[in-house]
Amino acid sequence: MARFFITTAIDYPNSRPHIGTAFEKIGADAQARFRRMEGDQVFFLMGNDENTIKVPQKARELGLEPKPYVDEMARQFQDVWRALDISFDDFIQTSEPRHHAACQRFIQAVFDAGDIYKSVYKGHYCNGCETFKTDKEVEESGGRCPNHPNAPLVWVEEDNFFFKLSAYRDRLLDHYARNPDFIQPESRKNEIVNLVESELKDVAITRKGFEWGIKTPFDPSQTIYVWFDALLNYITAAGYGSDPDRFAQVWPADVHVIGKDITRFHCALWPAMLMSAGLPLPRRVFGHGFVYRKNEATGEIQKLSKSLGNVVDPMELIERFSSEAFRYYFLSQCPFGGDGEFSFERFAETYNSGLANNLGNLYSRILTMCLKYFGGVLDGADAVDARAWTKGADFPALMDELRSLIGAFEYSAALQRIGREVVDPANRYIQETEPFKLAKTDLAACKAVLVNLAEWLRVAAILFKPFLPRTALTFYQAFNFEESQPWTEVSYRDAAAHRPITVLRVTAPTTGGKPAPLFPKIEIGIGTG
RNA sequence: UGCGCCGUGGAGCAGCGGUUAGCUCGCCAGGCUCAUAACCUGGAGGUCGUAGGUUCGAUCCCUACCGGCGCAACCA
Repeated sequence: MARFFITTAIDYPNSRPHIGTAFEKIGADAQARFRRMEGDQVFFLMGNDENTIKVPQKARELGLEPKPYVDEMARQFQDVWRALDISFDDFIQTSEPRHHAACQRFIQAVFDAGDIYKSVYKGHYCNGCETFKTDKEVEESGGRCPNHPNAPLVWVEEDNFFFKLSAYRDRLLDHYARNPDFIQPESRKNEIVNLVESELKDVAITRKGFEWGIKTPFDPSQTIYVWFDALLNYITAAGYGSDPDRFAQVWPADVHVIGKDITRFHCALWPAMLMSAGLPLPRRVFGHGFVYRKNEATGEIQKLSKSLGNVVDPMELIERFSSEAFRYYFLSQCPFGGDGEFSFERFAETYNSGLANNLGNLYSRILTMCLKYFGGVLDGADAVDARAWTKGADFPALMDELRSLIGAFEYSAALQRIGREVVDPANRYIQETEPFKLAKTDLAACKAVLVNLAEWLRVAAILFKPFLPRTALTFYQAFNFEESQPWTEVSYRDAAAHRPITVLRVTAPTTGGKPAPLFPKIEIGIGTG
């Protein structure tokens, strides 16, 4: 059984998750679920990045100690991820002891390899924030601290430890050349290669005078800089420094799923760190695009930002619609490798056309006919050709195509393909065979059509399983399909091959003899603000 | 400034050397009634940002320009 280790970026806990962070988790989740279906032993890791100077600041504002604060935030993040059915196997907080201990061990290894030296860090220091400001921040704020415009910035020089990143230039370039799939999608690769070729500088990896964070083992007056420690979550959660056997089995990661803004850390700094410590490199880094917000009133496309006040809380969408609707929108409308946009209007349109009018309605018309004409029991089902609805389409080939699209994180393309090759043909099949007329003239023929439609539900259930786990399960449980194969065992292969059942029974929940609507329509206009 | 991305019918996207330039939404006309006023069929609507170039042939390759946007070492 193949192992598959997939990670997402760990998030800063100074604010709640928004639809952009959720986009990443959903994309990774679809991959993890798909790999499990295909038989891999999946380890799906997520977590929070807690060793930042903003944490004690924020905690103090709330009158809390840092640790209870980050624990509470970690709980809130996980609540959101669970509500979205993100199937993570582990959630690491970088304030946990397992992370601290392993981090120190790692930085010591890099130190022992001779890649860490002491030098002077110079920069604009704000006494209000108690931190250095980047040149960009200072420039954009007209020479002042953006948070404390009245406090003067001081030029401070401080002794810090530096990592010899520049020494890894050639080895990094060599690695990109030998592993063309290391950075994905392709468009991000050029950017990184260019960056590494031209301006790879050594980086300061410690800071002085912070209580919160991880102490540098060879100089306890210094704290490990957040980026150096954050990246290490991927190995500390895999057992580095605590469980060598497990680590050897789990590492390297098969793919790091991250945002396009931090590809440089994952494709340059991180591999160099691992090389220095003598550890294997991750196989793939996937830099997904961003979600932008379309301003409902002006039509402007904006970055999600607190200052613009256009962030959307995932919980708001989940509670008002459903987690399935949320997942469907982002997976089908936003190409994972590229950018996408969000507006309530488009959300409602996507929901109504894709979920209510197609999937939900189809489910409803199929079950209603089975109940109405046959009392929900289709006997002798194994005697009919249940694949007439496919019109002889090459399903094994379609499965290969879908497998390859999903493997490349091209979910929107995969869903479009499923829609066109599987969902649309079912509606057409009903129109062409007219089972509602056959019910009055030829019951045997009618039953044959319904057996086909039941088979359609089984196929659709399997194909949607990585994307819409709840809907998929509902489809599968609409009939007694578990008699031929347990839900936990289905794979894409099983969507291509029919599994006859002698007596098909409707097992879906009904009220008043009718199946409950899966996706009640949204009135366009409701909550579009 | 450096690097990168994008500009295709009203809106959102696909196509990346030869296709009647596809798809979704919207619009118009028919059909059907099992279904969540859903579903099916057909139609109107595009000189594929602009100007050159390469080629037997370009939406697709090259160059320049115009317009929009992203990243540039802690805003996902």
